[in-house]
Amino acid sequence: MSNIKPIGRFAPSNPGDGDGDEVRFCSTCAFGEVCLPVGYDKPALMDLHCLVEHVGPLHAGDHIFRSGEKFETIFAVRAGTVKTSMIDEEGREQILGFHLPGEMVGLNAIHPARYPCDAIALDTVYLCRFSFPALATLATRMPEIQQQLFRLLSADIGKAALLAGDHNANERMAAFLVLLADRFAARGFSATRFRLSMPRGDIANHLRLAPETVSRILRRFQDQGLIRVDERDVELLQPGQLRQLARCILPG
Amino acid sequence: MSNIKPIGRFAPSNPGDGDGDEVRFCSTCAFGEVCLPVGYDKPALMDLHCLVEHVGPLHAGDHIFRSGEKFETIFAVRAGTVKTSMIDEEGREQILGFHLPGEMVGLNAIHPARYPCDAIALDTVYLCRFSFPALATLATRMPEIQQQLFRLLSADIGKAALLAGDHNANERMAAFLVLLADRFAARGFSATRFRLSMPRGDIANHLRLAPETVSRILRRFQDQGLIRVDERDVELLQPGQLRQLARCILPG
DNA sequence: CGCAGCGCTTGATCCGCGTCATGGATTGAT
DNA sequence: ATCAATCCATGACGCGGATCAAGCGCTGCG
Repeated sequence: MSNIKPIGRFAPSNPGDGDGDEVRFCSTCAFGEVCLPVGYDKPALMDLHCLVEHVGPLHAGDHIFRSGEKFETIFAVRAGTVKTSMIDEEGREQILGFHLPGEMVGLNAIHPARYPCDAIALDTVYLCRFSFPALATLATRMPEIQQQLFRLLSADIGKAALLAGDHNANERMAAFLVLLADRFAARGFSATRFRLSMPRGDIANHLRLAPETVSRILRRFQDQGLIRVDERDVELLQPGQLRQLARCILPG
Repeated sequence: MSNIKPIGRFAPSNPGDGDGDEVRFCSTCAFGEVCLPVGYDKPALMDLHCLVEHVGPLHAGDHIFRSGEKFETIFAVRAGTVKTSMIDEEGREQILGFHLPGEMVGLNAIHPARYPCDAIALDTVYLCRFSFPALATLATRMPEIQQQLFRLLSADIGKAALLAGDHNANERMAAFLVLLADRFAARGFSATRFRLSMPRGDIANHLRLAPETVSRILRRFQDQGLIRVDERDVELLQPGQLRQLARCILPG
């Protein structure tokens, strides 16, 4: 159903207007600390802002990129949620992760030089689009950007390893909720009340569970007073307990 | 059992002797294409060789680094096998991966700025040791190095995702053997006959299986004529069949 | 020599979670 | 209004692989 229509574009960002709405968006971005003029000389920042292109709005089901396409750009999510997933030889989907505002998409494509997965909007999505060659070139002149890229890449290795471990359904589900809460919190959203932008089936897939199991565990968590679930709205009532459940998975 | 003795050191590499045994080692390394003088100006290469320190021999059980230690260096395996593993809150080991000659260790530590895992020699190991800050600085002057680091980091994201998927024991075991074979082949070793440098329990742990299951599956593969197993020596008799079994997991 | 300890294998049993089946609630198309 | 499609929930059942248990071969040590 999802179509191949060319992705919509905002007006390309004008380097001159970088201090208006930009700041509000960028302050939550993974690149915020290098994009925003915090103790950094203005002209260099212009270079970065110049190579950013705003993309959106995309709608649920739209593809940001597709598996196999030539890699040229990485994206930062400005609003909405993006899922990345691979389709294996058997045609089964394998969801690699969900990307919230402020998080990057496409870093796993640098090596193969082709996108190894699909990136799909789960709701209305706005993105910043970076030409990776241009960014890499800029990074040689701006060590902060190089460092930030190294950190982002390295962090993604850790994230990928988190849910790869040998843990049971309860632990994985708890870890998923807690990690989600932490990521929302890091971007300035509520850490205890949020809305799941993905269907149960996608959560299940990502956690290597059956959708039925996700339903049952959410029910059990609710019965135990750990959370409150209403459709896709979740409230963490006992974040500490949840964290305790997930402690084997969560980073240090 | 494994001790905290300071790691042994080779004589620091002398920039002047970089064309003797060095070439043989380096030609199999992940950094080989940038370390070796292939179409690259000599003086710049000297810079890279200067910041490399040779480490070894380490012996089975020796730690290269430990979880929680401050991150400063990444390592390339020159000989032997290194495993990286985390110990969770419950004290259970979680093996992230095995690193063969020519592969890098420590890239997942850039972000937290501390090593998130232990790195342990499985047999007699020789390493090249790179100061990461120095390497990053050099990378700003040598775009090839920056690119190579980006590629290595990005590739590790993909590797971490490979075995994270939802696959059964047969598929994971087959994928493990095939990936191992490919990695040996990429370094110039035989792709069909090799020796497992890790115990069954470590393979099992890495694949989220019980050691008993690993034994049984290897047995079954042998009964089916796919492989021949003798202790830790493995011969792939039907690499195509194995690859077929693992096709859901393997990249591209 | 005898014994302990470890790695590995193999068989028997058990359980977590997948699968299957059913039904309700929504949504959107006709 | 009707129907199809999607998403979610919940119960019944079965299977893959963990766990338990036992035994073998090897190594190191008293």
